[in-house]
Amino acid sequence: MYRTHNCGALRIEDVGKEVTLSGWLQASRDFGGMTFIDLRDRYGITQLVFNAEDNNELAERAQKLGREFVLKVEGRVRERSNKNPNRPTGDIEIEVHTLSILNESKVPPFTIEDDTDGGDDLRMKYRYLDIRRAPVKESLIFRSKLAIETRKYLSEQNFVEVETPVLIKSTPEGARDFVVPSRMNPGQFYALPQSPQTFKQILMVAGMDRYFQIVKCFRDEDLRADRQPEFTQIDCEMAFVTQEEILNTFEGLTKHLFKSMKGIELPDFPRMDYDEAIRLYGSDKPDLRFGMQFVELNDVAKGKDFSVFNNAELIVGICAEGQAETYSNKDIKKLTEWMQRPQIGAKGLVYVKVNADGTFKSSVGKFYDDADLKIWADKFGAKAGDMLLILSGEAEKTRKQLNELRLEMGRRMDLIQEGDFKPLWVIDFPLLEWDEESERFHAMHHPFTSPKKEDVPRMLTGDHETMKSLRADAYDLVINGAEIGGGSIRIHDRALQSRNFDLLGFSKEEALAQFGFLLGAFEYGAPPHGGIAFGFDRLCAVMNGQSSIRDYIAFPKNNQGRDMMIDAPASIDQTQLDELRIDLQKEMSS
RNA sequence: GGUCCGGUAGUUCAGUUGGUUAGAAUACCUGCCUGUCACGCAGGGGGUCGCGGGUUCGAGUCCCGUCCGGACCGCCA
Repeated sequence: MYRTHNCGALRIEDVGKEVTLSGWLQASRDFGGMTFIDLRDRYGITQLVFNAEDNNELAERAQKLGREFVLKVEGRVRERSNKNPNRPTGDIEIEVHTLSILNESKVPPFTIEDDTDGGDDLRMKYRYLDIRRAPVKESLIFRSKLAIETRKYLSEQNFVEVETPVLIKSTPEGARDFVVPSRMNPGQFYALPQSPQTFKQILMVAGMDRYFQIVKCFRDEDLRADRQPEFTQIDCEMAFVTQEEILNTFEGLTKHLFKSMKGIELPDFPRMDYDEAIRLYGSDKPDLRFGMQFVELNDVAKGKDFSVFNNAELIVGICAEGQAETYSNKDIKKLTEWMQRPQIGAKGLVYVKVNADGTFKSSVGKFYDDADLKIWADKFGAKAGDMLLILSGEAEKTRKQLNELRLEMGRRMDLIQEGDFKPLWVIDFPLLEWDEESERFHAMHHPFTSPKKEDVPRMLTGDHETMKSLRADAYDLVINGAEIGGGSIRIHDRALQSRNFDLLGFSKEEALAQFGFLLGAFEYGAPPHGGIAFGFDRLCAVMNGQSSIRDYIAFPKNNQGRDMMIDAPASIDQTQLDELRIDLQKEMSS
């Protein structure tokens, strides 16, 4: 037997027991005649003691053990003379009488501690050592429990988990597909699903009524700290529901997860329509952990000699409370340069400081007197000591830039409290989005999203501005500025779906070739339906206040889409290529 | 496709204006040490300064190219 207890189990009540423990050597402290060893497993750390006075041969063997050796010890639990209050097992130690080395270990390339000295790429290459560290281990355990709670809640709500295929068909809409060549069908390719979208809709037609799946999805796009090429969704769909019922159901799920995992009772989620989110925060995923809403100044800032503002489509700013004193001219210059970096691309930044005596100091003081600036300040509700930061230009771009500035100021001013969660439903998304590159509209959510009922008649008019103004029954769940979930009411009417494909520039033939199976299904009694998908990895990270999802994924890929541990992707044999009838381009095959 | 930052000991990093034998911490090895838990003390080993080229009397340092890593923009229905 390898163990009677784990390394986190023993307490003062166990004193006197004969136990067997197995684990890894975390650290050893050698005092010549006496050696302490910390033995670690998944559950904790227990101190072992070897005393030369009791057993000289054993103590000498203990001195020679290295970090991460795998040990099995038998011994007696005894109370410590010096207790360690920082550890659950700190009151006891094991007086070892039998020691076996189950396996030796090379010296690990980084320290196996909460605060490791290892860099990211090393940790990924030696992920099996990284996962021995408590923070990563705990993250994976969190993920496991979150999945269990999700299944528990949705099962109780009568949802059925159905697995959908991973080898499916490529479609031009949306993200780039990962493709898999078919050996039995030479020249043809499967695609890995970006989401089980069409399958879950088919399941609704099939009468499954309430479906969910915790499922891997794949997108062949460039990566970020919160974006992996393969990621996990809680994918859900319901039939015979309104948007209201879907929002309530999944608000319920989210509340349950926060309650069961974090002990946090979230209040009812506020809702904001897309237009308002853009107008007040310049983002469709506003972080509501702090205020600093946008205030527009078009009506009060135009008409003087400042041509930049006069020519601007939009003049909009935020109020940084109490920052007038904090920011010197040099600081503002630096902030302006930060805004002018190509990533953000602002042309400039106008500031207005509200002085203690009610006067103003501003970069545009030449053009506006104190009476003008007072009007601006009042629009913001600014007090003495506050600083307004104002951008102008083309509306969409300017809002986006100000969003970046707002988030940056929120961080700098320390407005974000750890452990604060601010969920929000953003609703009434536009149906369509203009794509400059392909010079056509594409679906903002996906091509199966239902337009709002009142907008259906306008779908026929075809005019550019009308198309832009169409709204969909589409919604996102945003928590702390991160998009956690998104979904929509789907089109279940074959004719409306065809019209939507028309709008998106699909020919009848293309639509049939791509989605004929779905259109076909819609002809056999498709019920009204809708759903949502949650980014599971991102939910894990956000619930723990992390911005990177990598620690919640056991074996993540790096920025280049590589798995550093197994070194994938990799070349394949000529034999395999031949079987698949694939010729590589010259520069590739070396 | 683009922008920015980085690559120096096993690891995390410092390295000034281009100038003697490239340092620190930690890890590792050896010795001492019987109550540590970041043990302590003494000693020791350890470097293709990512790679290639260039400038120079002289390059870790400057220039060009390239590879790798990270963050971001585009992209991600």
